[in-house]
Amino acid sequence: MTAPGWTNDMAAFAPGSVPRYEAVKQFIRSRIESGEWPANHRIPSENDIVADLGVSRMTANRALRELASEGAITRVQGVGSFVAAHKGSTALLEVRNIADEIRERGHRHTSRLTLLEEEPASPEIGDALGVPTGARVFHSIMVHCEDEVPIQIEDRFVNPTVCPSYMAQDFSAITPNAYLTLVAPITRTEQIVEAVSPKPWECKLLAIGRNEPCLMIRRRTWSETASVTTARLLYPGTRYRLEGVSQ
Amino acid sequence: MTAPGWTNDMAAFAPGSVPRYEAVKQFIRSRIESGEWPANHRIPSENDIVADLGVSRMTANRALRELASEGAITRVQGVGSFVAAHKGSTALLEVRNIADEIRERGHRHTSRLTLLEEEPASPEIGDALGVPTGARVFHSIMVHCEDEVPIQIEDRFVNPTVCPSYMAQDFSAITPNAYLTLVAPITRTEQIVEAVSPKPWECKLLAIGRNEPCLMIRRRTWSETASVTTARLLYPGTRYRLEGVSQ
DNA sequence: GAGTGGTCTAGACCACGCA
DNA sequence: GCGTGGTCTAGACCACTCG
Repeated sequence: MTAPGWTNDMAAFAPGSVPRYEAVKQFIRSRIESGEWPANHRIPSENDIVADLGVSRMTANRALRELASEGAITRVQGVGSFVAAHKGSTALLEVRNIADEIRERGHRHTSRLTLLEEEPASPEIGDALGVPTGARVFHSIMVHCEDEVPIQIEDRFVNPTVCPSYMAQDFSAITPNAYLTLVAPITRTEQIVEAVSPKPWECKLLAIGRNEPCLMIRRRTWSETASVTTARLLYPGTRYRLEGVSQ
Repeated sequence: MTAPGWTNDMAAFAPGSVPRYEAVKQFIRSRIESGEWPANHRIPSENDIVADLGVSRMTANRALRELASEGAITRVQGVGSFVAAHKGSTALLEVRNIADEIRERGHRHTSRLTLLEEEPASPEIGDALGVPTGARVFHSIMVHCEDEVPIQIEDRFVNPTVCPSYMAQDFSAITPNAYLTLVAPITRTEQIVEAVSPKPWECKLLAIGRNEPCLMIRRRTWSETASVTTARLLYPGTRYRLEGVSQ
């Protein structure tokens, strides 16, 4: 279903140093990146590739399947394969567990529990946790330090239905994050990152000035269909940043 | 190389509704998640799976290969496959192209070019672009608006070796990001997200107050081995946030 | 019914790490 | 030399879409 002569350079597909499925992937990627095959353009079928590039169908299939899982193309059974509309230009940032992150930098992680209580859910919190307004929920506030310097305020609400044992934990031994992950494996995470001005009580806990900008991550996590916890993580802008590499 | 009897339930691996490679993946995943196979535990080899689960080696290979690409296991040629140490607890944030993002919200994207010139690289910029200090580099500053409201300052330096035609573009028609992606396909992106206080000239361009915190993304991108561009993207904290869902 | 992708097999050759 | 993963093939059956 492709115009004849869509390739006239097949040398790279002979057995050699680079795997043949990889050569096929590169061949298709280069057509997409050069603009020769624009978004939604139909890609040669597996059988076209078999015939034109001289590889087996399993090899063609692997190349297309991997391109699809990478988001470069979309495939529809019975129809064909097409250049994905979305394009690249998206990159990913990894958001990690604060305690692991500090330890991996070779520093010491300590934390201080500022509040641990059971309280009625506000409308916002009830909504975030999927419980009625006024229902009892657990609330903890901690400060995490890297080599004794405050680096994060963790203001967290927990759904007691999912984790009834939350209040009984020793959070100097295990972080709320780690404990909740043990009790209810995370299946979904929603995160929002913003720059905000800290409130006076937050400045005090973080030992920063009134006008110092902070990074705020609001995180909600689910286990299966149940909402487990919602947290506000506040970092001083001068002491913390998110880093990420995509390849 | 596995203790005999590591499975006594093979019914699920007969041809059926769920693909056999998927059944094999689930089988292994469940052993890992239950803790039966802890971190670094050796996983049955492809040949073990062929013998014990009654699938072909290609099917066993696909199951293990996909588990490896998902990060659940690690594989070493000539040695074996092992449960990955890493574990979950990391989540991802997607950082998108500003123009696409605005358009997908159904709003109008406009931009204004504030500066476009060739200048000698400072030590920092030279380092970021992989060119000597003092070498000529391209420098552009733009303001991106969503429905006429300023939402991002894009302060960008470009390596002229990789993209010599940069200065000749009409950036009201194509964003620098989109143009650079066309000219030099991105193979690597490094990003750093911080909360910062804006400088006076930035407040003016964004039409915000002096003490309003801003989200700053510093982004460097590579094409193959060449550093293409480095950019500072500055967003008013009240008008922009990064959102992401991981599943 | 023809074309598409989705899966699966049996067998093969190779590069690698280790004893 | 043996077991490991890495790749590749030729051929097969299936489910799906569309004319």
